[in-house]
This record gives sequence, structure tokens and C-alpha cells, in this order.
Amino acid sequence: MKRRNTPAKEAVLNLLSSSRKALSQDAIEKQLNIVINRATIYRVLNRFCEDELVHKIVAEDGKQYFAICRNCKETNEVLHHFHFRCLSCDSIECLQVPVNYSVPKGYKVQNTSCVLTGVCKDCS
Amino acid sequence: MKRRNTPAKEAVLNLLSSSRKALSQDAIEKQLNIVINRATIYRVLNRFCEDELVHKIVAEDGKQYFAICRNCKETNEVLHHFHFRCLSCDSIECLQVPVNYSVPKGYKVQNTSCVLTGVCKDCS
DNA sequence: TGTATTATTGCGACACATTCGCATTTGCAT
DNA sequence: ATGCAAATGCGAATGTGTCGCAATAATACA
Repeated sequence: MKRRNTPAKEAVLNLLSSSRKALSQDAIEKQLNIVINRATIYRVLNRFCEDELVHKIVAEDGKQYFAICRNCKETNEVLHHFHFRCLSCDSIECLQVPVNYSVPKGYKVQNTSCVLTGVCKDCS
Repeated sequence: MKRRNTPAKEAVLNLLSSSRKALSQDAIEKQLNIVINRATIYRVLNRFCEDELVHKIVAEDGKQYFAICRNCKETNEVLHHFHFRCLSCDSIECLQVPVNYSVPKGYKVQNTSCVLTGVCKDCS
């Protein structure tokens, strides 16, 4: 299953790279200047997630948001960082704030999903 | 809008009270020994959330899970606690582990949604 | 106890995000 | 230039959660 370069992949990756925020499929489709099918966008995004170019955040609204991985690979701490969801501008961004926790004996943590909700810097 | 006592409310609340884990509407419907309509279960749960008897957790699968509030009212810290989602037994439980974070200047946090994913005590 | 009020329920339909199957297109190695 | 497999578009399907509306039932009060 070798990956191929396509206009769709390039467009989505460029958009995510230039965005400071995590975007939903919906938002991506609207912001793209070329037309890409909805299902294709999801497939492209999911492939990016597999390749660890992008990570997925599921917010309290149950929707998936996608953000480019910036420091994810280098520092494992930043892979587990807080996300911030702004109720005012309805966006999600990655905070450079690591998630610290200690779990009771017997629990094995493989992943974290931490979203803080409130009003972001731009909106307050 | 005064609340009334009904068999549906009682059954759902009893089930959640006796469960150590957070349950989805689906799971609740299956575990109940009386038949309650899907929409009614959601309405009952949402009313419990309004009344702060129950809190809602949205997991990485985008689904809503509901757990009885045990210490939520007493200690505000425990209102913002970690949740643990077990991939093996597909359950969610509340950990007595507070969420600690510091956000950059300008951000106002109103709520937290933190789910750790992995393998729980019972399954490891 | 009987009655009126209105919260609650069941049902069907709807809204929405995400995925899937399948035929078609297209990138890439040869 | 050609063939293979990855990627796409389309439509349909899935699954979760909500809504409108008519019917039911819990509570207050005469």
C-alpha cells in the first residue's frame, strides 16, 4: 500500500499546515479552493493520521477535528497535550501544555484526549 | 417545569447508580429490564445532566457516555477529573484523579473533557 | 376521590457526521 | 507506452442524537 501524491492530499495538507487551528472536514471543504468530495477528504485525513502527519481530536460536540502534527514526533510529551475549544469562534487549537496525570495501579494508558472548553485568547 | 417521578427515570437512575462505569444510551437500553424508548432515555439522561445528578462524557468514538455524579457537587476539583476508557472492555469510568493544567494568558476555561485511553485494571 | 394541568412518553421522522461499496480515474514503476 | 494498484467520486448506508406531535400519566388542588 504505497502512498501516491495527489492534488487532494496536497491541498488538504497545505491547508492544515497553514492553519493555526484544528479543522473539521466541513471547515476544510469550505476553505479549500478546489472541490474535493467529502468522502475523499475523510479518507485523506485518515491516511494522514495513520502516517502520523496529522492528529485527530474529538471534541465535546462529538465531531472530529484534524490538526497538523508540529512537535508530535520529537517530544512524546507534546503528543499528549491539551487542546482548547473556543465556544465563541468554534475552533480548536493545540496548546503547548503537556497532560500530566497519574493513574491507579493496573491501568495502562495508551493515549490521551484532553480538551479544555471556554473562550480563547482571540475572543476574550 | 417541575420534575415528575416516572418508572423510566427511576430505572435509568438505579442502573447508573449501581454501575461503576459510564454507560451509553445503547448500553443502558440493553441493561434495563424494562423497555424504554430510545428518545426517552436520552431525554431522561439530559434532564439528569441539567439537574447535575449525572454528567456526560464524550469519548474519542464521538459517543456520549453518562455517569452518576458521586463527588461532583462537594469538591469542584473532582468535577474536573480524568476519565478512563478501556479498549478491551469498551467501558468508561471516572478516575478520582483531578485535571491539572495551566493555560496561556487570555484563555478562559469553563469546562474540561479529559479521557485517557488504554487498558483498565480489570482487563490487564 | 375526581379533575385539570402539564410533564413525560412513544413513535416516526429528521439531521448530521462518518463510512462503505463500487465503478472510474490516475499516479507511478517498469 | 502500458499495467497495476492507489485514489477518487458518487450514492447509499450506518449510527448517534434530536424533534414534533399526539397520547399518556404524575401531581396539585378542589
